[in-house]
Amino acid sequence: MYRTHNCGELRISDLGKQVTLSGWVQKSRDKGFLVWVDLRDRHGISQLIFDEERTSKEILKNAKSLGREFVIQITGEVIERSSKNSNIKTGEIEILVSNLTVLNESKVPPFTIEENTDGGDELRMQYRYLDIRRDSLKSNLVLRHKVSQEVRNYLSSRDFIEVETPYLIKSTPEGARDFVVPSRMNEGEFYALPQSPQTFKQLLMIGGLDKYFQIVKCFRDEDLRADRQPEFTQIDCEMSFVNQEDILNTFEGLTKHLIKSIKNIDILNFPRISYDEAMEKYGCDKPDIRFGMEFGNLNNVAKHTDFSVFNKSEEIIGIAVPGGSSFTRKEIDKYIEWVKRPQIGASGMIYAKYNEDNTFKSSVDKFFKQVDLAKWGEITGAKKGDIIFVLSGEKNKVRAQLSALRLYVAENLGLRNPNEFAPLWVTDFPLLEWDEDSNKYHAMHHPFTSPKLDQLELLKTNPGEVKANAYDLVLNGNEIGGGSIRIHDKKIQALMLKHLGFSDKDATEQFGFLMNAFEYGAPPHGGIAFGLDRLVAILGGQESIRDFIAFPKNNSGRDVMINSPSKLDTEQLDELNLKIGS
RNA sequence: GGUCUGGUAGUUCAGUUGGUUAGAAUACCUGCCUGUCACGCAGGGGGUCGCGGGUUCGAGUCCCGUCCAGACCGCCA
Repeated sequence: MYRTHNCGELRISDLGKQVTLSGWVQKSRDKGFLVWVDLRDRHGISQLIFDEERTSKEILKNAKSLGREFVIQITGEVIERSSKNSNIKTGEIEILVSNLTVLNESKVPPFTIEENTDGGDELRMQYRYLDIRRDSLKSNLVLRHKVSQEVRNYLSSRDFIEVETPYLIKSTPEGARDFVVPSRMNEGEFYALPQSPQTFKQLLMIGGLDKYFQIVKCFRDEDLRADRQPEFTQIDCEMSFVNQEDILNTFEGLTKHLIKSIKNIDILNFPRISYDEAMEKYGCDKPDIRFGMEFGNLNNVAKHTDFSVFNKSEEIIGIAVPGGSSFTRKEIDKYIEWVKRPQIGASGMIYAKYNEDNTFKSSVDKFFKQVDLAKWGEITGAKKGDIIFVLSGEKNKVRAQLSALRLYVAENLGLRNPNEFAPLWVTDFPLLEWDEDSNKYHAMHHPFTSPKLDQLELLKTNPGEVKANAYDLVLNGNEIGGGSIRIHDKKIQALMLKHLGFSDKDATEQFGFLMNAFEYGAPPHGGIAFGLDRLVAILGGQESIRDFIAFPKNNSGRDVMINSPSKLDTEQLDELNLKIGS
């Protein structure tokens, strides 16, 4: 038997017990006459003691030669420490070792297995198995497990059933790039890995399964970000005989349940705002509403002077930054420089301080009177002591720029509290989006999303204005879920594909299986998919998902530990009938 | 595809205007230490300054190229 207890469970109440423990040597402290070894496993640390009086010479000698990360097994007696450590749960006891076995030695690890390790990202990726021994990564994976478990419990108890759908499926031109897999048995043909189980879950609804979910890997061959990996996990859900309201209520319930069960926080406020409202108030479709700084539109109050920058702008928007009137010139300049970076792309920024003495001081005092600036204050909701930051220009660009600035300022002011959770629904997304590059509409959500049924006529005349029964779940400024009511009528689906530029032939070839299924009694249905990685990261108080995935890819999509992707040898290539171009 | 930041000891980093033998902390090794728990003390080993080229009497430092890493833009139905 390797162990009678784990390294985190022994307490003062266990005094006198003979125990066997196994684990890793965290660290040893050799005082000459006695040696302490911190023994670690997943559950915690127990201190082992070896000394000249009570331990045999041979065991003491062996204890002194233990290195970091050696795997050892010991047997000994639980005794009370003469000097206790209240910082750890096992801090009142130690184990007087009578038997020591080295199960496996270890090379000196390339970084320390400690809370604040000295290892950088790349090194930790390369030795991911060592990184996982660290508390922070380990607890992230435990958190992920808990979230998955709560999702399964919640949905199962509400009559959802988990069904697996295939990974080897069919490539489609819509959406992200596919990862493809060559088929050996079907020469010259390829599978694609699913970007989402979308069509399969719809077919499950047509199959009468009624309520489905799946915690499932999805694959997209696009560039990575801190919150984007080429393979990621979705909580994929679909329901039959529901309208949008039913779905929002169901998954609002799930979200509240998760935040309650994981963080013990009750969500009392779960707003729903339309896409148009989100764009107007926050300039983006995934607003962080943990703090204010809502947009104030200054078009009507800032165009009457000789200030030409504003006069020729399509849109003039301001935000009130709390406490900002005390910003120094240098600090303000820093923000101006920030919005002028190419990534943001503003050509400049106007500001107006709302001083404690009720006066305004702006960078455009030459053009605007106090009474004008007071209107800015009113519209942006500025209070005394705030500063108003104003950007102007082309509408969509200004919104994007100010939205980025809003987050940046909030971050700097510490308003993005990772222990606060502010979910909301953003609804009524546009059905279609005009794509300049390909000169055609593409689906904002996906091609199976139902337009608002009262706008079907508009779809023929003015497709860009049609709204969809589509919704996103946003948490702390991150899109963590998105879904829609689906089309379940062949004619509407055909019309939709037509608007997306599919010929009848292409539509049949690529989505014929789904359209045929619609002809055999497809029920009204809809659903949602959550990004599990992002959800877990946010619940863990972070925005990067990498440390919530056991074995993630790096920035260029590589796994530096197993060194993939890698080349195939010619035999494999021949068998697959593939040739590598020059 | 693009913008920005970085690459110096096992590791995390510092390194001034281009100028003596490239430093610190930590890790590692040796010795000492009667209650440690970020143990302490003394000593020691450890460097192709990412790589290639250039400027210069002289390059970790300046220039060009390249590779790698990270953040972001494009992209991500």
